[in-house]
Amino acid sequence: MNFNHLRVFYESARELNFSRAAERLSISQPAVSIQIKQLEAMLQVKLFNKIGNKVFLSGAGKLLLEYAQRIFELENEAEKAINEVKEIKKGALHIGTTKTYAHYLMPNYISHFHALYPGVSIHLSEGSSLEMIQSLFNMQNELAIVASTEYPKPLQATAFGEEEVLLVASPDHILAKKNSITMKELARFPLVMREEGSATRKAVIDMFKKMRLSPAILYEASNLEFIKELLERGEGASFIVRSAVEKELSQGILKEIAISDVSITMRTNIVYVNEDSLSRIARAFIDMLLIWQDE
Amino acid sequence: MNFNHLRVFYESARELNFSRAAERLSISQPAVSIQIKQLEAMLQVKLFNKIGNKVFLSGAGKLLLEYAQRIFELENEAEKAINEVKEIKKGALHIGTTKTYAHYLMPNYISHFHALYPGVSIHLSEGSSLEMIQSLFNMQNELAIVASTEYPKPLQATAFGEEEVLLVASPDHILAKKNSITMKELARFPLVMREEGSATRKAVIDMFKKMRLSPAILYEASNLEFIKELLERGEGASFIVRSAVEKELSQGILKEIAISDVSITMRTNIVYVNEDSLSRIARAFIDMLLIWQDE
DNA sequence: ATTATTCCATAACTTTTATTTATAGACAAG
DNA sequence: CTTGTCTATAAATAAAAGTTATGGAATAAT
Repeated sequence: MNFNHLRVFYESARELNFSRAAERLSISQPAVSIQIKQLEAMLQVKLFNKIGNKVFLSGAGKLLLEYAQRIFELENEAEKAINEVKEIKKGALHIGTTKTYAHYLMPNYISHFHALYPGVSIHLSEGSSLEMIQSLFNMQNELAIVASTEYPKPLQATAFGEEEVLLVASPDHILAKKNSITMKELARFPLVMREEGSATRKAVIDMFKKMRLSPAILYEASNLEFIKELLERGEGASFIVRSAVEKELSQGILKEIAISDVSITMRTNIVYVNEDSLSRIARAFIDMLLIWQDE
Repeated sequence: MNFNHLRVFYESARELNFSRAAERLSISQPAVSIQIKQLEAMLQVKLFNKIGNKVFLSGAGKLLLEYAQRIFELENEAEKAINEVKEIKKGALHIGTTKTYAHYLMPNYISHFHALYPGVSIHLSEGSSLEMIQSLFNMQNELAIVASTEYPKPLQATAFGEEEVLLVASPDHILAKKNSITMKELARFPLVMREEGSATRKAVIDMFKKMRLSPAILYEASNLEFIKELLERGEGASFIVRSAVEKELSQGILKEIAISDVSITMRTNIVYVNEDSLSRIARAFIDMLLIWQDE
């Protein structure tokens, strides 16, 4: 069926007057006559009966009108729904992050975003940086928030905010007694380290390398909670991004040990396939991140 | 929204491959690309994301696909429904008749028609010949089955079958003793007559007039059942169409009195506004009447 | 790794479809 | 019986959809 014909039929059937239907459609009356004649020819059914000057719907016409009504209702609904997506009143955003970000960084951002766009549901998935990058390619996620700084070729990334990586330990730990410490001194103290592949670990090791040092490793663990548990018991010191230990610092459970000669930071990157193909929601999320990083 | 665009989008979204969508639509691939580009421009939303060689639906695209699905389902349903009307598998026929026909003539025809087209519902309305003719103009009825022989100008009519108008009386009535009677003799016997406006009355009176006679009237009544009641009690004789007294004749409650010099008949007419605007159902009904009249 | 193949985008051109203007004819109402 | 209101038709025009040809990017195959 030709929906152009159907739309002309629909208005004509509602008005039962071709001239007025033409006005509503902003076309000329002969256009209406022709379109309806064509539709009747296509369907091989008379849709209107004309008696004298008046137009009536035939049985088939009445039937078709019901369907036309439902079809154009759906059309309106669809346009409304699309507009809501455009205005970010509705929709979904799939973000992939690493564990640390998911736990300590994202909650704030997400609740802030939710306040701005209450109709949008955010789906957060966790995994390694590599997995999250992969998830961009198969469209499972639209954004990946990771710390690594190099990505496969077609990907694009935006840096937002800088995370301090703090040296922390129990207030009872020997290091906590010192006012500050140099990297060289630190190299003598065994550290608790994140697992291989962790961005934090990479940042720390890189910094040691840069100073032509190498750290002593007490334990290696992938679970951040577990590491904090160890530290609280006085078992060594570790580098952790500030946002992940903010609570423990303010509670006095852990203490920051100032490093006098360097400061380790990590850039957070929001990665996506292509700037141009970002949804409005994703764009809004990125915008929010960029504005919020300064606060 | 442009439904041409939507149809192209629909196939593309199902295939997630523009070239295959083009095949399904029997158009070239560039046509698909262009149509989708236009739709995206109209809606101001990206519907597809392209990553390398692969095509994915965007959030808005997924949303639109759902609506498109429902719209094209409705389209199919509509076409199916229209076809059922075309094949007279479904539909309604509104017929207007006079009381006598409705009671004695139509039941047979209608049950026969129903056997042929079980999906069609027949709506029978009763009224005077004039009212039924009126009902054609305001489209309340599509067909009128009446006996009158002249109609307002745009109407068309088909005669079908001929109804004998019989002189009947109780077997105990004086006239019933005679083997036959002439009109001239009959003019002396007071008759029970149908009301003014009745087609039967008109046929009888016309016949008397033609013979330069005028009948004696005993009673006048509009209700045929009432007239038969009177006759059965021996109160006079009356002219009644055969089909309306067939039962009483076979039961011997009433008796036909042969008229030797004339026979009164009434043509039944099926009247409609215009041959060309008749629905297939109405046409089928007329066809059935014309075939059935010979049996 | 180089080649072949798949797939979408773009441009210029053609065909098809929709629409317009002009006009006529049928009714209906004053 | 004339005037205004409708729809139908024809010829011409405008708009939309579609085509062919071609390029480039990405994947798959040799």
